[in-house]
Amino acid sequence: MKHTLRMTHQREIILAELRKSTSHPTADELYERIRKKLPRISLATVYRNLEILFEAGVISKVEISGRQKRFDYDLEEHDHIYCVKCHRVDNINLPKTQKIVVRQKEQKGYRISGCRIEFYGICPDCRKKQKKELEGDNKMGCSSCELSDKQKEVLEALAKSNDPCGSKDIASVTSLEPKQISCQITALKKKGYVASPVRCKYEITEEGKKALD
Amino acid sequence: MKHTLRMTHQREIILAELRKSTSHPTADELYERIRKKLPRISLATVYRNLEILFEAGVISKVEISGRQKRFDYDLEEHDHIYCVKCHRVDNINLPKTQKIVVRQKEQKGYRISGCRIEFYGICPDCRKKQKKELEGDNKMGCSSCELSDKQKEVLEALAKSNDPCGSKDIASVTSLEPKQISCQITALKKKGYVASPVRCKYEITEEGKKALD
DNA sequence: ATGTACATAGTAATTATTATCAAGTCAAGA
DNA sequence: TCTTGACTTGATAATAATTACTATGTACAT
Ligand SMILES: [Mn+2]
Ligand SMILES: [Mn+2]
Ligand SMILES: [Zn+2]
Ligand SMILES: [Zn+2]
Repeated sequence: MKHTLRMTHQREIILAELRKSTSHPTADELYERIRKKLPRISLATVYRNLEILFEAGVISKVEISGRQKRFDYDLEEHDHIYCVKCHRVDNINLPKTQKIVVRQKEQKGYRISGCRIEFYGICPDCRKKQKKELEGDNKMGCSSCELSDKQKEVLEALAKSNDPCGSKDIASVTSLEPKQISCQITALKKKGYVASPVRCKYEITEEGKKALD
Repeated sequence: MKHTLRMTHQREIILAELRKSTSHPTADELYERIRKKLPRISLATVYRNLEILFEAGVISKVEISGRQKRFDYDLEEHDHIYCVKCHRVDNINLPKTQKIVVRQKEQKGYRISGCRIEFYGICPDCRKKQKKELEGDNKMGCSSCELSDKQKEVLEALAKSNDPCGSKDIASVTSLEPKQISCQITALKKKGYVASPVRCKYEITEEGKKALD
């Protein structure tokens, strides 16, 4: 079927960039790096070539559970560990005594062709961050995304009040119907912009004030 | 944060359906089954609850590399094997001698929290299919997807001719420019609808004729 | 009984990847 | 040298899986 695998400029650069990396980059991480040298390259070209190079046995693929595919210049069989927080992937060395020998070639009627071992945990960087958060008691919402118009309205209402408010208080100073308030409050709490000092009373957090600027 | 986990009807049904399954179903597989009992349930509800039940430690998740998440009612720690052809997932029993002991709690600064072992291979069903294909010498293109308008035009042109045609011949009886022909031919060959008996001459295959109906 | 927190259905948005296609490049052969 | 076709690319559309949003609905503690 395929006779020749041309070594195009794009392909060379992709391969070179992967060789330089020790971080098991994803297709789009590589794309961002390569763009600096080949500003006109397409993301599809990066995906396409990584797949072709993998099929040709030139590079290897690291399929870490249920997320982006990562690529590895290293063809030697080895295992990986990834961070459940930031999804970074590193090599890991298993002592020989722990290596699994796939002696059984069949089980449950399967013809077994391989085995993947992956460890997971929290990487050094994320451990540091965790410690800081604990010290600072800074529970900074994970997703500090943009506010919707309604969320903004509720948050502004809370900002104006000096005491914790119930949802009726909020309804009276906004254009929103009482029914809709709790939805918005829930979303705002998730983002860490609103806290509930006592049941059914809400107040704006420092984070929330910052978000309004 | 979360005080109560309500047991709604939807949640009950989802849990019951998962308990019945031994197949590590995906969210949408469960959705299809549950629809029969709760026709108004939303796919988002299934996703949401599977995630909530997993977070609550009631069920477990099987994240097989780079594909759909699957769920498991079985909370015991055990390993899996999956089919690279049809993506089916089964439990696998490792002899104790092969179990990895995560004795080292740290490596490369990681705080290790676990390890996943997954085998892969070809399941009994797919092995049978493979054999049949080999016998019948039926190389049926893998992706027998729909034809684009241009592909259809080229294929119809080939169908009318009794002898193999070059791309000029095709261009003369279609609305397509000569340049575009080769692209379409390539795609059609991939699908197994066109064959090249001699260099630069093409003819329609039996598969191709079927595809035109 | 009521008010609040939690849930749901329906839908939009997002993320990661693959497919399509016109146009470009290249190398082998007439 | 000219043609031809295989291979490749960039741009963009399409797909697949999952998550986010929001109005509305419901369970449950008081
Ligand atoms: Mn590696
Ligand atoms: Mn299982
Ligand atoms: Zn990390
Ligand atoms: Zn299979």
